[in-house]
Amino acid sequence: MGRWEPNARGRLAQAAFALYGERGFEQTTVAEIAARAGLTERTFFRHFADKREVLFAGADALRELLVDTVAKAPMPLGPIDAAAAGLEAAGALLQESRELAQQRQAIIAASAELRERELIKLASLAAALAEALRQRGVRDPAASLTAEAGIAVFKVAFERWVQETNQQDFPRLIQESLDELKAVTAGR
Amino acid sequence: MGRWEPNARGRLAQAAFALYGERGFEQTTVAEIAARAGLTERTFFRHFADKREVLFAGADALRELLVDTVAKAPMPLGPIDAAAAGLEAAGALLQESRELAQQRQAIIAASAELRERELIKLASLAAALAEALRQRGVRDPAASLTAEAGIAVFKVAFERWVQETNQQDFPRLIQESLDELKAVTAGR
DNA sequence: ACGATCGATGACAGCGACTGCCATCAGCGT
DNA sequence: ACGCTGATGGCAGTCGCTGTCATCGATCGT
Repeated sequence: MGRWEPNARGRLAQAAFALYGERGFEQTTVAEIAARAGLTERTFFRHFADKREVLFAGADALRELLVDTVAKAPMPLGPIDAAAAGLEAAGALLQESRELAQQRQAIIAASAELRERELIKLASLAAALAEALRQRGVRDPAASLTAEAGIAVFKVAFERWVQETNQQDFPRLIQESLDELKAVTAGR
Repeated sequence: MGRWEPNARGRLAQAAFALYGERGFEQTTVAEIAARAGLTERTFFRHFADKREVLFAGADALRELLVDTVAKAPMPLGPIDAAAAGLEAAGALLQESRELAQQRQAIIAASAELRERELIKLASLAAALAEALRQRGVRDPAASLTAEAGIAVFKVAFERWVQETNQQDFPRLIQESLDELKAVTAGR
């Protein structure tokens, strides 16, 4: 048996998630989170860079999945379709824990600070996607543009997926949103 | 003659801009900014919501111009073209002070915190654009999608405009980027 | 088995962003 | 002249976050 209870990071994340949900992000102090996890404020900051980062711990895995899927997409696929494949894979991953994603999104939507953090995570996703496209031989500005547009599609589809009461298929929503974008850019 | 020197807000903004440029955003304290402007820290926060907001004072005017231009665009124009008209107008406004925009962008690029703030301003621009499109009768998700894609085009064009040494026409870059997006979404 | 080392944590001081509250004081209207 | 207003100063306080050092089981080498 260890000197400390195991999984400190997990306990901190769980405590933070619960408190953000109960009182809201701004009304929760890091000291309170740490106390609920049976730890100290200092230890919280050893596990998470800041108070917001707790909610975005899974972002790296999502980015890796996105990049890998784009890299492994069959070469005949054009830029948007390769991007779409990656985004659908990411969507499928999120879909595995829809309940959690909804609660998380409710917390984020209630705080401007958290929305800022979410946007920079999405921008990081866009940058990674653009790089993955460049690896496929797509040149700039097409690569950046496709990546940004892809993330835009993802954002819109995600919003719909989270809001809908009847449980829709997320990858399908991504596909539909992309089709809609294609229609709009084609001038209707 | 007034009790205080005039244009406190302007002096604060100028002092902040100069110090952010010299030492960087994180290495500058609000107390230093206030001191250079001949005021106190407390007064800084009466004029600006926070330390970052100084650099985004003009965002409201940009949004208004965007929305107005979209609203006044001739009705035969489809969603993307109406959006493009608005974005080009916004681009033209920024172009009036290219030097300033470049310095500002250099400061922002050097700070993660400032990049976050910039992204939420762009998101706010996207939301306003989507609303303006809805006012033109465009339905969701087409309105949101067009708005997000439009902002994506704007971001890419802005980046190119700021980086280029040879002074390019910003509205023209927006048009070119939009054409590129159209090509990509059409499957090349 | 024993001592050196390590790694996760606690304890504490300190900085800087931001807020609330009250005081100050020139100008302005009555 | 008098009181009100509005911009500012001053000050205390909270909270996010960091640097530093101490603590003490666990583990490794011998």
